[in-house]
Amino acid sequence: MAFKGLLSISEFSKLTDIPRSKLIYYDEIGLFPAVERGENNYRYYSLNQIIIAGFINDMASFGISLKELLALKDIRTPEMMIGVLEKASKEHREKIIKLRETLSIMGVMTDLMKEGLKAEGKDVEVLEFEPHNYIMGSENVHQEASTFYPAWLTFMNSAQKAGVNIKYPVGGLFNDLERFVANPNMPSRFYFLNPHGRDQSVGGKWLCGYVRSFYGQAADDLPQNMIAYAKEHKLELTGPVFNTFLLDEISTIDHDQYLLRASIKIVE
Amino acid sequence: MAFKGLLSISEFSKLTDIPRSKLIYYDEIGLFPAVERGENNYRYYSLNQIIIAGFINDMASFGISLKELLALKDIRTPEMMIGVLEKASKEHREKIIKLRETLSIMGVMTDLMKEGLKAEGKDVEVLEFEPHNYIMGSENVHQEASTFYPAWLTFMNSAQKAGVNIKYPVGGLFNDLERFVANPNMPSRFYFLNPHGRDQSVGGKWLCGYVRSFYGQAADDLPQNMIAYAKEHKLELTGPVFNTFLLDEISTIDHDQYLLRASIKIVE
DNA sequence: TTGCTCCTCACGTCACGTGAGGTGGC
DNA sequence: TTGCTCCTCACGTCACGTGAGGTGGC
Repeated sequence: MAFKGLLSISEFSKLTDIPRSKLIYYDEIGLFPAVERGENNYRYYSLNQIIIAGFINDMASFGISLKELLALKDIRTPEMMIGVLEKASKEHREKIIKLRETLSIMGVMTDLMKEGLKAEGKDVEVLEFEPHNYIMGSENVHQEASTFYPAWLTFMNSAQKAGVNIKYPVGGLFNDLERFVANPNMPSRFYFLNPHGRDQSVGGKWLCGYVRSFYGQAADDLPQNMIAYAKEHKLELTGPVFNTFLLDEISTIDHDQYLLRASIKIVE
Repeated sequence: MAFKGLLSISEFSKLTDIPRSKLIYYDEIGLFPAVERGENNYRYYSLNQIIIAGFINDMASFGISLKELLALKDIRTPEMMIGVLEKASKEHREKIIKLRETLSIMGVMTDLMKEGLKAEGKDVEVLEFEPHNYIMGSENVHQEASTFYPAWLTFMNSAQKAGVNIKYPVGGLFNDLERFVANPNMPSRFYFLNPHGRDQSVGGKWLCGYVRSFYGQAADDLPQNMIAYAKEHKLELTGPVFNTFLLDEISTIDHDQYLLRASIKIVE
């Protein structure tokens, strides 16, 4: 008997990188049957099955249910398959966008943590920053502590309604220095640390103060420490003030050990 | 009681776009517990849980097991999390590359099908082609029918060994016109229709002949038909000759109705 | 009382993975 | 005979989804 280009299940499994058990399962449910059974009931696959096996495996691994793929099996026409492939392509492109977004979020988180590690043990220091992008919320935090959480919720809700990705870290912004000094726990508004946002902070020298605390509970002497440092080093400060958590629930278990950084622009 | 920024499970579910049942499950296995239980045993989530919920959900949806995520829960430190995020980022980038490859394969398939639909009912015609890229196998198909499948298998095996993606459609190339005329089923070598390949065909006018057949079973009068057409229209032909299946198992159920196109460069 | 949201089991399911026990040719 | 690859059940499992039956405040 001449070699007809048939492969055993293990050979086919190795060539396509699809587990044997998966091939058996796909055969059982009729989604992708072996092209032939030997006298010993062995499964045999043909070389031209490689492409379709790869296709099915890829579609399944990217979330298309086997039921949907099974439905395709009996009604394959070029016209239908063009439609299917174009739909799948669209979903693939959306998935790439989602992956890129998550990559971007992870990048922001990693940067914050690295800055957090560098800042550990420090009190107040001057840092050189590149301009950063943000998505700003509208001004909505008032001066009483009781409005902090409702304002945050409003911020999150309206962001979601606007179709904004709310999985980026959130910070608080004080419109001016006075507000920060008056109460370092009550920012004027919230913002997302989203590098694709349109709002931008200026680059240059910033005065940074650190404190370990839970949300909305910055140590009240942080502004005084920063202002004292500025006086001592003859720095002129100007608002706005950014509050950012460098270490938060992502990287720290103990709530009270979150690391907050307040940063104020130095007039140069 | 002041509003402490706590949300019911349904509110939290809507805000984060994570199904309620998923939140309950993550709570049960201890992966992502509600921050508080009410007197009525209701689950309450805090606003700052949104980011970590998004993080866990994204990681899970991109294939990281809940067991791994659970292991992270109790040993979170900035240093560890930076490592975790950088590993996840690497995996995300690899996934993007895989998605792009599959997109590329689907694009090739769609193009072939569209050309197949256009060609339907046609016999021989002249087409204008852009240059195309391929990954060529080495010359390994001999003149006896019995060597066709072993040669194909060798081609696939060595491609896989070389780390080439073998899920792209495969075609056959005849080094020269004589070889195609002598036996249109026995190409000199195989190739992948991989648009990232380094081998390139020239653009310009090509003579295309079509026939419905199974692999390696082109109707034997295809070369004669094409040569007759060339004579009639005073076209000078030159090798190589490309055999491509425009419609195959991806789009057609009946094996004998696969649509093969042979294309030969016209000297201009 | 009616509606609404929440709760806890219990069970189902989807897409496999993992043996256990047996066959069949060199 | 030993090794090797293959087979078919049967059962396990992972990550949920889906009711069923019940609670508790306006």
